[in-house]
Amino acid sequence: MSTSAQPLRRPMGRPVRRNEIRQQNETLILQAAEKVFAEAGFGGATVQLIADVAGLPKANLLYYFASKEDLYRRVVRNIFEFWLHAADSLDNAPGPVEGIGAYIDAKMEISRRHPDGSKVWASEVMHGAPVIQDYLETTLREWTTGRAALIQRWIDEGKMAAVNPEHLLYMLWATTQHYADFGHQIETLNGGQPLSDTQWRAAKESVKTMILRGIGAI
Amino acid sequence: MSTSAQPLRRPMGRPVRRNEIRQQNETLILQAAEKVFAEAGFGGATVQLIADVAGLPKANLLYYFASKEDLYRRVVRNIFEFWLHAADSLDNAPGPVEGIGAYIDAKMEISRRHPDGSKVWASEVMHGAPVIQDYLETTLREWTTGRAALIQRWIDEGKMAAVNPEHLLYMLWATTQHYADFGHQIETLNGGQPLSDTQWRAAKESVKTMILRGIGAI
DNA sequence: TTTCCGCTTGACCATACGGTCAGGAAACGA
DNA sequence: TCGTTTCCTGACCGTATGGTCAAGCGGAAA
Repeated sequence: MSTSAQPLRRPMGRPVRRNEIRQQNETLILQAAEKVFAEAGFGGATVQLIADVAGLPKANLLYYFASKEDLYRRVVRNIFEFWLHAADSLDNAPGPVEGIGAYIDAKMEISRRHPDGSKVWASEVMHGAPVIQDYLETTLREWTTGRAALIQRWIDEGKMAAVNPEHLLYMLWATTQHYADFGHQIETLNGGQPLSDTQWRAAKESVKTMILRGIGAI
Repeated sequence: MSTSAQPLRRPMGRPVRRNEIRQQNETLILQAAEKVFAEAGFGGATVQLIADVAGLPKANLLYYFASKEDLYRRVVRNIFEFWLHAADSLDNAPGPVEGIGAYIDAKMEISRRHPDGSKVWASEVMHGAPVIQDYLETTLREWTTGRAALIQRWIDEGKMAAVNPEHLLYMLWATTQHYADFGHQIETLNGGQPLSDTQWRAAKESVKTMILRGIGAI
């Protein structure tokens, strides 16, 4: 486990007003948990380590969250909501070039800024979605159906080639998330260095160009 | 953990010749381990469960493999070798349509037939490649450099558009492995049913068409 | 000042886990 | 047949983990 034990430490001047304490500690713990779950997986993570990263005693953490599983559940659901919101880029776009282009930009930015969340999500799904299954069957299914219909509309309007909308969505998810989930591999192949600003721009452009051309939109 | 405790059971008529016993039990254990590690991650997997799946007492498993970590190491390295071999499809191809087309076919077939291996690999890399780092830095780096050069050659020969070879490789890996690593999500979105033969064919064709068109090869 | 109630925490507990070991069974070579 | 090597396994052990608890702390409301 490479996570430094340096506590994240409470944001500067600590407001001690009762209401804020709960709010503040919960987000502190959730951040620490996301990091540790991403690095070690659910099974490999320990409550003690999460507490260390959050800079709190373990018993205090378990005062806010009833159990490790409860905490994990909260982390996963937060990520899910976050992603769903970030996906609005697809809507309200006149066509695939703008819509899918913006979606790729947004997803790549998330992979860059929140790789931990992406990893936790990937881990959850890979292990059969034990805690998020209901969301997959309801919210995600609706979301997917809606966007597939949108893509189909674009196809019918002659704005892009007749590709299978579902498989296009899978390709979008796969390609963009790869930069987070397999970031370590990419970093290693990049000479051990994280992608630079320039390289991230190039990555975004590569992905956008290949996919937009791949669906006959440019 | 959904893994049934039904032992994989020794392949029919047990040849009890000494030489074969070791060989046979080792592969039996490795298969069970791949399955359990894929479903639970390294941290979530237990030696006891692997032993149950293999249909052997825990102590017997630890007779063949010195430790859980040792067993995991063997599993990961096996997968790595397997994949590297399967990637020869790219070579000896006259151009991107044949080479990359065959590579996508091969990778999709692996995702379909060996999803567990893919998941273990993804998990390993996501957690920072603790046991396979040296291979990433040597074998994988060389492999990648070589194939990037091959792709560059095709570009220079005007057989495809001038895309960034590395990012093309990432897209190939991401898209094909997605069907294994996120198979559960895809299955859920498919009405809870695994992809049928027909659907797998459609998936392959979708991926091939989008990517080959995306790189200007068709 | 007193009371209340949410916050904090060190000490503690039961369990599950990875790993060991000693002794027996089974195959092999002579 | 006998000795040797490999295979097999129940019982056991130390440790780490998730979780509990009871006692204290400190704003805030009366």
